Amino acid sequence: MSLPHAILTALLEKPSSGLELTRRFDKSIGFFWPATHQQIYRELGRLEEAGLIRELPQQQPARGGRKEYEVLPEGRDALVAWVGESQDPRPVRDALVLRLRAAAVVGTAGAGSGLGDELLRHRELHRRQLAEYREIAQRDFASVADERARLQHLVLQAGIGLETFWLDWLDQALAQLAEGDLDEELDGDLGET
Amino acid sequence: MSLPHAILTALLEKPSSGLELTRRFDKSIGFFWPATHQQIYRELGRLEEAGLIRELPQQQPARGGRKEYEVLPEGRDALVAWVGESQDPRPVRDALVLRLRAAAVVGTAGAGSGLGDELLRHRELHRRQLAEYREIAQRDFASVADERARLQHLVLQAGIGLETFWLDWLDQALAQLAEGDLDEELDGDLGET
DNA sequence: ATGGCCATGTAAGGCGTTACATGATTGG
DNA sequence: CCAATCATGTAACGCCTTACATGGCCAT
Repeated sequence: MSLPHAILTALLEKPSSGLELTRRFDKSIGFFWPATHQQIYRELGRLEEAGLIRELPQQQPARGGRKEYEVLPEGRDALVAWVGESQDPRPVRDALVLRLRAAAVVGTAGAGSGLGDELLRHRELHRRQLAEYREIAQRDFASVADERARLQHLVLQAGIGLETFWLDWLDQALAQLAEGDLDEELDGDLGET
Repeated sequence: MSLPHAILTALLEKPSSGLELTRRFDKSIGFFWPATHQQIYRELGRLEEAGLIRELPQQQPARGGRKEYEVLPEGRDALVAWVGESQDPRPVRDALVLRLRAAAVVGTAGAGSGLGDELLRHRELHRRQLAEYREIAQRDFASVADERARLQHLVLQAGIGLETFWLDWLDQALAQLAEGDLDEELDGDLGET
């Protein structure tokens, strides 16, 4: 049950409408708990139902169906409690690593070239994400001050560390595949087609 | 759709029954795609239905309801195709990082001590997992030979890299929290209770 | 007025999680 | 015989994903 608390966190920083939340998720909280607008609307409904948030009395001339929500004291309490809870980490599930594991069994010959392209493509994706994180870090946390900023910086460090790890690992993997291809060529010369 | 392919991979290495697969998952393929026995039975049924695997004619005197499965050529083809597919990485979802993000908003005072314990607990979990990975690496891949072993080693390296990252990050986080506590005490002296 | 966008929402399906159910085998 | 364990399976629920639906607003 992390999504409702992610939403509470975002709403505490700034009361927002559903779509606004969706957009804000895309560039901060969503880095570690992404959510689509459908998920967010659903959770907003549940949170309101549960009495943790409420719809803000419309200040602007209620144009559109736009609804802004704010966190109630009960919601803040629930969030504080959740932060202190004990929760096991979710198990890792990574399809790319799994595919390499499968390639260890079926070989990299058949669709192996496709695998190489995949590794390159993923490296590019991680490169971009890392660049985005670094940009944010430099823009918002160049000089670290209060606890709030330090904790947010720490979150960003997690992203930077993760992306850096994947980049390194993908380079290892690409090197490995290249070696494999050499072996394959030798095998080929000896008869495997 | 990674689980069926994870199962195909495991079955290619060695035809097995459902529970046997579950146990083998726990110490290799499951590191990057864990599955419970319920998931595995469900998928075995589907894979058989789809004609990708088949039940082995029982060699041992059919004691118990034990059923062993093996991969059919169609299953192997499907796995090879999947290895070469293009798939975007799954988005990261990490509740612990999210909780630190929430703590940045509600502060670490209330349930903050609980958070510190959580960080220590998670560090211990990651330390153990890393130790397990390293043990396997030393036992099975001390000297690297063929492509199969090199790829499996690469998968293990992903696990080692990930766990190492988390350990480093958790140390950063713990240091950060400690700093925060100091600040808090100062604040306390100045009046915040 | 119409096409495009903003904003909220409904519906269906898949996977993962947890709890429970069933039958066979083995050990005391 | 009974309990524990092995092995397979059913059921229910929740979250996430994707596609689609609705209605208001705005610019051409």
